[in-house]
This record gives sequence, structure tokens and C-alpha cells, in this order.
Amino acid sequence: MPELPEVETTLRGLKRHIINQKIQSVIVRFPKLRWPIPENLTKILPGKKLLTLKRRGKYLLFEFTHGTLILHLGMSGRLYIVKDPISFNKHDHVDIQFSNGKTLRFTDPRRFGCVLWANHGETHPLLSKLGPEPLSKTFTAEYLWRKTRNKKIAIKNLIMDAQIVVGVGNIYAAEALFASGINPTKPSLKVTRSDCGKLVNAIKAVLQKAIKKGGTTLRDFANADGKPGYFKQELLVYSREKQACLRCGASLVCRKIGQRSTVYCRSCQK
DNA sequence: CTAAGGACCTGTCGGC
DNA sequence: TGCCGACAGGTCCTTA
Repeated sequence: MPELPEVETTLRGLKRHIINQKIQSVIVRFPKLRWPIPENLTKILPGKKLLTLKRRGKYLLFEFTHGTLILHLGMSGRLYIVKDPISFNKHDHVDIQFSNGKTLRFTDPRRFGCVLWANHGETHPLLSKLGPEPLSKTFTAEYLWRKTRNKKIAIKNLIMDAQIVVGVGNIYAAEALFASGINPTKPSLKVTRSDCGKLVNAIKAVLQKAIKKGGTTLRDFANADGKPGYFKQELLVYSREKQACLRCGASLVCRKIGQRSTVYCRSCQK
């Protein structure tokens, strides 16, 4: 499900419900996610006030005085304020109840998501190697150009590598490459300096537009209040295999690149 | 070091 | 109707 815009949408929607609120209790129904949920979580959180809620890449960071709860939505995770906390379903793995009566629920059928903890002052290993935020000033044409040198991997794989730049997943990588006219299969080292500039701008633009629309709901993404995102109707290539390119009319093709389906236009993307 | 592929999971959809 | 394989928003880890 979630790439940067969906995680950002989740974050923005959650804030007004839970910021500065004290945790009353934590219920872990099923601790086996990508990594086990720390056993002591139900003990170290109650009574603590949530100070800030941040995003780093696709990770959500819940900060307390004594440490940070780190949460990733994986492929199918959802995080939302639940209306009726008494009832729950098969994949409702974690509930965090706040003293204002709101319950934050983490639901994740495929369990590729994770809930972790880092003590105050420590950086979790998963976060320490992440590349720059795509919407920050440090993500520039010059930066991407340097990273593309001497690399044979397809440019699409490169921009989906969180050590290069965070937050770009399968949907927005395809969209950004279409917008910048670059063939996703092109080896990184063959991408020109000028194209790196176009690509960086396209990544920033598509992510910003998607955030404005509340993210992309393909199947089950929902924001903190259970509402879908509306960027799906703006998608120009993703999931449009065999349909007409909206720029030139040619039939869009689909190829596997690094195990992931990739739709693009062979005449617009060189 | 780079690059490729497998692994982790459940749910859904299309084809036979 | 039912079964089976392919595929899905991610990314770490192992292997070559």
C-alpha cells in the first residue's frame, strides 16, 4: 500500500487525534510482524505522553521522552483511529488506547509491516542508512547524478532504493519516470545529467500532488479517519498496461524490472 | 563493492 | 462452482 504520500497522509490525519495525549494501554494481539513486536511495549508506554509524530521515509516515528516507537506499514498496513475499539478482526494486530478516549489501531493482513522501539538517544539500525528525503533540499539533480555514476542497475530500481532516496515506491517511481521521459529499464550510468534534473523534479512533483490528493488508494489504503486517497485517478501509467499513453496514444507496455511490474510508454520514454 | 533473486505473508482475481 | 497460479503499495538478507 503505502509509499511516502500515503504515510504522510496517515501522519497528518493522526496528529489532531493523538498528539500530546497520554497513553492508557497498549494491546498486542499478534506480535509476529516482519520482526517481533518488542515484548515490553505494553509496559513501557502506558502513562507516557506522545510528544511528536514524525515521518522518516516510509517510517512513522512516535516520540516520547524515553524513546521512539517506530512503525512501518509494509505492503498492506493501515493505521487509523478506530470507532468501535471493542470489536476487532483477524488482522488488527495492535491497539494503542489514549486517555482522551481515542484508540489507534494497526491492521496489516500481510504482516510485512513492523512495530519497533528505540531508546532515547539511540538510532535504530533500520533508520541509520536511509538516504535523503525526496522533498528536501538535499535531494538535488547533482546528488542523483553522482549516485547514478558507475551503476548498471535500472534507473527505476535506483530511485526505489531507500539508501539512495527514501519514500519512492512502485507507483510513484513509474509515474515520475513517465513524467520525465526516461525509460525505466535504462541503466543508471546512461542517464544524463539533464535527465537527472528532470527526474528529481518529477519525483518531487508527483509526491507533492499525491499528498494533496490524500494518497493513492488502489485497494485498501485508508487515512487515519478511514477515508481513501484520490490520486489513483491521476495516475498516468501505473496499472494502465495496454491502455493508450495519455501523451502520444501508443499502447503502454508492462515489464518486470527487479521483480516489480513496471508500466511505461516505449515511444515517450527513451 | 554491485546486482540479482529469494524470502517473508494473506487476500484477490482470472483462467480453466 | 472450485481449484491453482499469478500477483499485490516493501525491503531485508543471502548468494554470486
